[in-house]
Amino acid sequence: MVKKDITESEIIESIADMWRPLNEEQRKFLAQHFTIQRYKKNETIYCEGETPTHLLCLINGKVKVYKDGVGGRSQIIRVIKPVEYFGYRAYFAGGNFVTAAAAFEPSTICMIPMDAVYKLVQENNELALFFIKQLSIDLGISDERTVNLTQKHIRGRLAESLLFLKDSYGLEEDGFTLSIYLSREDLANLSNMTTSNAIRTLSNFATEKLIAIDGRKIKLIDEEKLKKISKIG
Amino acid sequence: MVKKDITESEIIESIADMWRPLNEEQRKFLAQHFTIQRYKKNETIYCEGETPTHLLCLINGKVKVYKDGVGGRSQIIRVIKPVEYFGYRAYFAGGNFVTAAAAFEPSTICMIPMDAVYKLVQENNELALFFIKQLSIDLGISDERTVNLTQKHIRGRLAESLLFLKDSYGLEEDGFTLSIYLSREDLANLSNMTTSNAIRTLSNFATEKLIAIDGRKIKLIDEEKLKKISKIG
DNA sequence: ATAAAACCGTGTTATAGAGCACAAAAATAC
DNA sequence: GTATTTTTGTGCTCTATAACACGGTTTTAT
Repeated sequence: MVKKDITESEIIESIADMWRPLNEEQRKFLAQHFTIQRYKKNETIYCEGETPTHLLCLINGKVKVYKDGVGGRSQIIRVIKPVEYFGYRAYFAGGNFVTAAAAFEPSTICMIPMDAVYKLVQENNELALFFIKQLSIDLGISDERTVNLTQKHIRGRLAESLLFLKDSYGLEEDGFTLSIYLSREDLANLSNMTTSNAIRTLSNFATEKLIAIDGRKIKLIDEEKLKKISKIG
Repeated sequence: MVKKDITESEIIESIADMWRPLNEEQRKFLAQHFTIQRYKKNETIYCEGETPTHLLCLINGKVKVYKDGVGGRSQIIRVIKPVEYFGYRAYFAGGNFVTAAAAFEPSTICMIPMDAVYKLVQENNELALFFIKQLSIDLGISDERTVNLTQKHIRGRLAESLLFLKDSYGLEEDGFTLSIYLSREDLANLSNMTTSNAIRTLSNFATEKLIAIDGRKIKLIDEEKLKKISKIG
């Protein structure tokens, strides 16, 4: 069911697909420069304050980008799915990471030195536009998120997170179960609330038959209602 | 004291300065395509949901980018000072505005059709990198802001806003007074709190001699203490 | 297999900050 | 110059949600 191992050629294929803008020479250049790194569940990929050196591409697995705030509370900023790029923003901004990243699940990451990427961006406009588009999308999401997290109430925020997880990682074959199994704490950190409130609100949702919970497995039953709750806040 | 009128040539100069990457031909192209628009105090520049058509460059004045959330509450996302570009994110992301923009003060804005900009970005890599850098910086700020607004307490958020305004618009000649005069409501919308709490917290700061208030004039007296309050939340 | 640690669930309490209501002052309109 | 609207300031109440405590359960380590 789950692919146990990814061959080198499959990786190159994924990347080649993403790097469609590149010409033959540039692809070769890239193929010579990337390395593969595997991360265990919960393993940290990079930390806040570190200097970015590589463009990261999630080949396989699930990753969270988060930020530790005041009083040990952590906020999940975004989540990464295969095959998405991350870890490059800080480099382009000319600073260090303001976020940290860790693996939700065992993950395989392709790493490309940022200088190599920068060189390619300089000579390939389509690639530059790829980054412009991606950054623009992420910035829009971030702006939306700021308002949602600050203004919506707990139920709205949790409903939003559940829908967000569905959009990000999809559902299992049954068409209902979220295909990511998060701890209550991660769910809380995604929704800007305490763990207890995540637990409570989640069971409320279950009582109201909006979802069904079985440990970390969450089935979305009444998605329309969840959308409504998310919308009105 | 305040420049009453800006000549056409001054505008072209400002823009030429920002568009350093461009060659002679490209500058000419640009000079043929821009238009100037003036906005009154509090006038809306663009609205959420509208389709972006122009790159906007604030020549003169002060602008807020904000988002209306649930229950009529508004959140100021970022502020623009001369000579900064804005209004282009949504175009690059391929969607409509998710924010709105309005003038804090009478403002002069240079508008360049996005198709013209896109064309230039396609043929000029340095320009593309300019946008990549700007978007990367803004995304970093937005991520920081998300956590600050959600996790810090009122005093921390307000202190942060005051420092943020100083960084954005600077101080007057006395070296203390913020050179932007905001309503308490705007201050509240910047800091994610109600107007009453902005008023209250502001007078607390004044009582504690961290600031001095005279109507909308705010003098930063003990900046170090403000920084500390902002940091610890 | 057993111990230790991490996670889940629930009840209880405490409080930061929202949500009024209302008066005074200032800005704007007429 | 007077009227009207907007902004500022203050006091009071109420509630959403954090904070804490504790017992049961599951996972992980040895």
